[in-house]
Amino acid sequence: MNQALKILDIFIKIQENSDVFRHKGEGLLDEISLAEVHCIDWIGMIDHPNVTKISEKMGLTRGGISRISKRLLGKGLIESYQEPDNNKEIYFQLTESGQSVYDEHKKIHNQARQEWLVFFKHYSDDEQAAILRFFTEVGALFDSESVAENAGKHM
Amino acid sequence: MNQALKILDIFIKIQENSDVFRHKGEGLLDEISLAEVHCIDWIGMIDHPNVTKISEKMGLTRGGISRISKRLLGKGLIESYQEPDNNKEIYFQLTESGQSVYDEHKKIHNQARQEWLVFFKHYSDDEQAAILRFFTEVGALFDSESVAENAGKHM
DNA sequence: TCTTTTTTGTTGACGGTGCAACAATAATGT
DNA sequence: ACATTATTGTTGCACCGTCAACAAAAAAGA
Repeated sequence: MNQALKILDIFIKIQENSDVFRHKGEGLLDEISLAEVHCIDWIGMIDHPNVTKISEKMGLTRGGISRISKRLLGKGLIESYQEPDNNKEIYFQLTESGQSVYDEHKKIHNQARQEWLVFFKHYSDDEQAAILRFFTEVGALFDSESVAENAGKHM
Repeated sequence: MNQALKILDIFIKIQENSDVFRHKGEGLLDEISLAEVHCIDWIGMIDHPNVTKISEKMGLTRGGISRISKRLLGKGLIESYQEPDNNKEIYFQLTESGQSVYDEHKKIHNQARQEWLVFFKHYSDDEQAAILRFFTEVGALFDSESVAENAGKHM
């Protein structure tokens, strides 16, 4: 995997959870919130997705996912099912319309990825290496949460 | 102004408005939300701050600032005043306790700035140049909002 | 001056999320 | 088998911010 792709992965991850870089104009997928689309995305990707797993992936509380999934159920984008030997865990799967949203989101996602890739291609290998180093190190800092608690407090 | 400082300014601006890089643990300044601290900060910096000016600076709606300022008034951190020849615009100023919050926030802010500066010092001039170029160009893209509406949609 | 337009700040309804308590169920220990 | 503990999903409460409608005031136009 080359540098540009690595940067891309990190950068898109940031973009997905960032206020600053959040899309401003609304897309074709109206009537559906960003959180809902992300939730659909994870439901499409996780094996036997339930509230707990989704909440871990999305970094939200179980309560939050519980509410989002209820909305998605109401909109007919997902449906729930259970395994015969387990009466506690409730899994989700995409309905046909949910799958459409999933596909469209993926399409847009890949398109954006392509555009960013073109953007990064304008940087030399050395420049890419520097940016990658930066993202990697900053990411590590925030993963360990030491900076978040020391330097990043109430900034 | 050297490269490291320029990167710092951009990066701190990103950090201030980012979910990903938001502080997780709470600080000494409890009882006050992040938005409230930022609002106090702007009230301390703007000349004749009113709801509209603050909302423009903070990138929130007037309604949002209206509510935040009401909370701050309730907490006794700011107070409002008007000019004799203008009955429409309502300005704010920090109370003594509001000024304390402002000062403490600035202190923490500068401290974080120092720590980030140390962090950036570990990068060579060339690396800093690459990172700076990156931030500058990405910033320009999102300022023009073309990418935000094309590439960044529902990512 | 009088009318129209713009600006300003507020508010109700709403969406989104965290927290914490909760009941139901499953897993574990003995 | 039984009791204890842990996990799962839901919900009431609270907070935060947006949106859109609104009234009051100021600015602009004539």
